[in-house]
Parts: sequence; structure tokens; C-alpha cells
Amino acid sequence: MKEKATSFDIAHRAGVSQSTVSRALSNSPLVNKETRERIQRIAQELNYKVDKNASNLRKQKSNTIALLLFEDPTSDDSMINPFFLSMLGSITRACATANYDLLVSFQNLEDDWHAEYEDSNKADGIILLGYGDYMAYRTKLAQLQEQGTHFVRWGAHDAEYPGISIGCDNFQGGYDVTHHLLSLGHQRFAFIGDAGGHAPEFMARHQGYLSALENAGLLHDDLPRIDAISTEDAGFDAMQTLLASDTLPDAVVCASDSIALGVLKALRNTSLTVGKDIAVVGYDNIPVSAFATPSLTTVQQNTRRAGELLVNALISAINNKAVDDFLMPAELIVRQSCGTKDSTD
Amino acid sequence: MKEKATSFDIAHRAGVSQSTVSRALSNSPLVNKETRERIQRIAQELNYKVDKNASNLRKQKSNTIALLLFEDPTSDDSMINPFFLSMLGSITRACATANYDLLVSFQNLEDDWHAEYEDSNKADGIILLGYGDYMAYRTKLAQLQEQGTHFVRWGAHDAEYPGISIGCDNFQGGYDVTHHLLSLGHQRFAFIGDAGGHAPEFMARHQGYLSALENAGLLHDDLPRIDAISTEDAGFDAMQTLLASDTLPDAVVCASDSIALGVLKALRNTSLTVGKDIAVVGYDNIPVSAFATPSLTTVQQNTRRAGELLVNALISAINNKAVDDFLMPAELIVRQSCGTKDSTD
DNA sequence: CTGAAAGCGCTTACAG
DNA sequence: CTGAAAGCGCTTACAG
Repeated sequence: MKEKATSFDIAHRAGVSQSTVSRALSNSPLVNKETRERIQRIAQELNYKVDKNASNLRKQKSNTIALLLFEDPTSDDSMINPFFLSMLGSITRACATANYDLLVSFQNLEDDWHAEYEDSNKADGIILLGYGDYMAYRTKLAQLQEQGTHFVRWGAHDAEYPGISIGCDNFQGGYDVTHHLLSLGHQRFAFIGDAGGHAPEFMARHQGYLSALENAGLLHDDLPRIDAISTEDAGFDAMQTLLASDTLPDAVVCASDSIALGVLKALRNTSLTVGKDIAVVGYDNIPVSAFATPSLTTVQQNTRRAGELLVNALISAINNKAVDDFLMPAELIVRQSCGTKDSTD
Repeated sequence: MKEKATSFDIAHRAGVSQSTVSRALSNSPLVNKETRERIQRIAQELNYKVDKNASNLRKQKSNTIALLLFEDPTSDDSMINPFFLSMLGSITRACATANYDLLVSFQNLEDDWHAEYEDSNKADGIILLGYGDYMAYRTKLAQLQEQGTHFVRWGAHDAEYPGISIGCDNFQGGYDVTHHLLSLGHQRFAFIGDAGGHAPEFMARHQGYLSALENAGLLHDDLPRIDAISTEDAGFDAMQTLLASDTLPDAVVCASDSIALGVLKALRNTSLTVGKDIAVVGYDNIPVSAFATPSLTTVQQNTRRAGELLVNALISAINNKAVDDFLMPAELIVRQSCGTKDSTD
């Protein structure tokens, strides 16, 4: 194993000082063009690469963004939720475009006071992404803020949380999809998913749902709602519970596509025809939703745009530009599971 | 924005030397227990975090793994291929478990001689993942090797490529799925996908396919094969081409699920019933494949296990342990698109 | 058990 | 345009 070359080695070979090497390799116009080219050629021959640790230490910046993925501790630990996986892909791509490196870490040890800040020294800024109990990390966000760490949070603006937020309008998404079901004549609604403060995005979807029902005069106290975490299994179980109850809805609004897929599965064991006897809608437009049988009416969050917005907002913040919170509109995707003929397929 | 605390600040407050602070924070048993606890408490109060750049520079290791995602330059640039996305998720998780940070970068600029080595200074080792022209980077792998950079390549063992490889047995997968079709009585085969040296995994799948046909005495020179990159659109187009030709196959073996999804789509416009008149099989078992109509018979590469194997092999290599190449078995997933009743749903 | 000192490999004022 | 020098914030022999 060869020793790694340093800028001194290059300097030695090129017959110049190490300072000049450093300048030449950063394309400084201060260096004579020919000298610069000669140095760059030698560096290339030696497979020399600037040591990032040294360079970052000296420059006090790393050109790296850290992505902290908070996971819902209640969810199945074997896979990343498809929505976040999609966001991960999109953020990876947006970072590549912006010429930043991306450092990805999972955040699941609640009690590790280190972890939140761990990355602050390796990255110029942090993207916070995840479900889970936002309340629990409110004080941690405040600490980040106080430290002067640049960060952007995925989620809706909330006066309770410090820092910049980029999100998608879950209230509007919940409203729109419910409104669509109402326009198709559905009357007896049920909601499957968490609606508590534990998961703000699910809560907002639920509130949009309630608001649409209220406008239609269908809001009443005994609207069925079954708790479910965002997995197919939980959706399956929740639908079983609903089927076992005495009031059968004609429209089931699910807090996520994963839940809705479980609901479709549960209904496959019954004599009910989805899209005819009962409507089912999801949320997220994960890739599978278009292929479900019947294809799932859902609400899209544009993950590609979201990744770009998050990365660009963070980079602006890193450069001390003012950045505003932003709420992307949600887009209703009408397919067959809600029983319209107006299919996008 | 507050100045970030350094170990000297802690030392000052604690009334000890900076060396002692450094030892205390790394839990060195050399430091008196009470002193250590006092220092740790002060560090926590000040929200102090060891500067990774300085620490890594000094220690000459970073506890970070770099993932280089090579993309097929011919593929749609809007999304990461679902198989790699799944690998990305699994590698992220495996790194978290192993307590390594993960640095993700895209690699699409062929001519950037910098990029390959860029990460070698920020990471202790590299995972190489991607389709695309392996030939093109053979010399680059050799350079990495020569430099003493630790790296693991996703793919089958190949004497032509230096370094450790972890892969899934594409030959066997292609063989098995074809064998299954043969056992169902299919006779007229076609293959859709690249089969050249450009993409070794596709080539291996194709060779497994040919080998199964040969054993069945069905190998002949005019077996139809249509080129297609790994996208739904390309699969759609390839199937159109096949439909327009004079010989209609009764079994279509696709080099990937994405291709197979496009094939199913093309067949939906015909009078042919998939699973009855014609069998279609894919490769990868991407999440959508189970939800396709009909559900897609395919070959699974266990991405979760693959991620763990890649990460663990790399960590072993980093610690200078001997690591063997490994080829995971591929697993046939029988569903409905091949026309059996033995569905796994 | 603790401290003073060297040095990891760079970048960048400063001086010419 | 170039060089000598300082210093980024740590870790770790070395000495006690």
C-alpha cells in the first residue's frame, strides 16, 4: 500500500512551494498559467487528491449536507418507508446537482444527545426528514438554532418549531381527496391512520378530511377513525376492525398509500367491490399505488421537487441568505379505487 | 451565531489541560473517573462536539463509507432505478447499524478523473454500485487498488476486475426463471434487454437463459432478442417491435422488472392474455412487480442482505482482514404472469 | 493519572 | 506571480 501523496510531494516534483501547489490546484488565477498546468498534470499523474479533512479544517466548511432520517420507531424496521426512500433518492440527486456531498444518517436512538450534533461538524447544514414524535425534538431544534447550525426541516410551517421548513400541504391534500369523494356522492366516511400530535402530517391530512366533511354538513361525532401506523399490515388490520364493526362506510380515507394497500387487501377477502361498493383512497402516490388493483386514488407529494427545494433552501441558508418557509401544493391523483370513470391511467 | 466551543474551552472551564479533555471525551481509562465525568458534563452543557475534520485528520480515518452510484447514462435521468434505490436504503441502514456514516455520491461525469478519488479522502472505503459500462472504469478500479483504497464492487466475481466483489448470481437467476418457463411447457422464447458486455449483469442473465434453453434443446440461432435499457418505456417499445415481427413468442424473458412492466403494458393493447397466451417474466422483484396485473414472476435479489454484505465486507477490508468475494443465490419468485396456478400472491 | 508538545495536510494572509 | 509561516482543532507519543 503506497503512501498517499501530499501537496509537498507535488511541490517537490514541480520545483515550487507547497503554497503554489495549493493555489494551482484550486485554479487560483494568481498562479502563472504554465506553472498551474504543470502542477495539475503532476497531480494527476500521482493520483493526488486534496485531503478533505485538512482542507475542510482549514476552510471551516465541508461542502457537505447531512440528511438526518428520523424514523417512526413504531414502524417495521426492515425497510425504509417508500415515501422517504423516494425523498432520499431525490435529495441525493439534488445534492449531486448542487455539487454538495450528502451524508446520510439514521436517527433512532432517542437518548443519544450526541447524535443530533454529530453531523454539525462534518456538514455545513442539516436536512431533517421523518415522521415520529416531532414534539420530542423540539428542544433539540432549538439547540441547533441556538448553535447557529443551518438546518431545514421537512414539514409544514409551525410557529412552535424554530428553523426553516419546507413541506407539502397535507391539510389541502386531505381536503381535496375527501372533497373528490363527496363529489362522487359518498356519504358514510371512515378514516384510517394516526390523527394525533404524534405525527403532524397525518394530523393535518385528517384535519383537511374533517374540514371537507364539515363543509358538506357530514361532520358528526361518531365518524369512525381507526389508528394505524403507516404500513400495509396496519392498514389490513384496521380494515378488518372496520369490517367487524356495525357501520360499514362507503368511503375509506387512508393517511398513507401503505395503509390503503392493506385496506385493499382486506377488502379482497370480502364480497365488496372497491370502486363500486366502497371507495378507498391513499396518500403519497408511491410507485406501487398506480399498480394496485384497483389502482389507487391518492394525493401526490412531488418528491423530486421537494428534494430540490430542501437542498436549495439549505444551501441558501448556509450562504446566509434569507430563506422563507415553503408549502408545496398537494396534487390529487384520481384513479380507479374511488370509483370514478375519470381514470388517469 | 455563537462561536463553536473547542476542547480548549472545555479545558479552561474544567481547569485541566486540553489533552485531558480529549482523553476524557474518548472515554480513555487513563483519565480519573471523576475528572472524566466532570469534563463530559461540561462538554454536554456547552453542546460541545469533537470536530470531525480535525479528529479525522489527526487519526487518519473517518469512520465513513462512500457510496458511488454509477448510473446508466442512457437511462431516464429523472429517477433512480428502483433496484438501486432499494440498495441505497439497505446500505444506509447497514451503515447505521455498523456505526459508520454514509457519504452518497452520483457518478455520471465519465471524464471527471477527480471524482473517483474525491471520496477516498473523506471516507475509509468505497462501495461501487451501478450499471453502465464497467469496462470504462476497469482502469480506474486498478488505480484505486494501486492506491491502497479499500473498495467493494457490487457484481459478480470477474478475474478482469481487481478488488472485492459482492453480487447476486445473475446466471443462475436467468437459468432458473427460464427453466421454470420450460417446465410449464413454453417453447418459443424471446429475450428483451441488453446482452452485451456493456452491462455484465444483464449479460449473465441472458447467458443463464441461453444455457437453460440449450439444456432443453431449444437453443438456435434465430432466437429473438430485442435490446432495451432498463425502463418501462424501453420495454414497451421492445414488445411493440416483437409484436410487429412475424414470429410471436409464447414466453418473454425480460432482463429487468422495469422492462417487463413495459411489456405487460404493450400486451394490454393486444388480444393476448398474459399468463395464458403468453408468459412474461422480469428480474429484480422491485416492489411494484407484486402489484402488476397480472403479478409478475421474477427473480429476487435480496437487497437487504446485499447491503449488509457490502458494508460488512468493506469494513473488514478497512480493518485489513481478508475478505472473499461472495455471490448470493438468486431466488425465483413465481407469480401469475408466467401462467402457473402456483401463485405466491 | 496529567501536561507540554508535535503534527495530521491543507489554505491564506503577509511579505516580497 | 511566488514563498515562508501561521494555524484550523484535534490525538497521541513522550515525559513525568
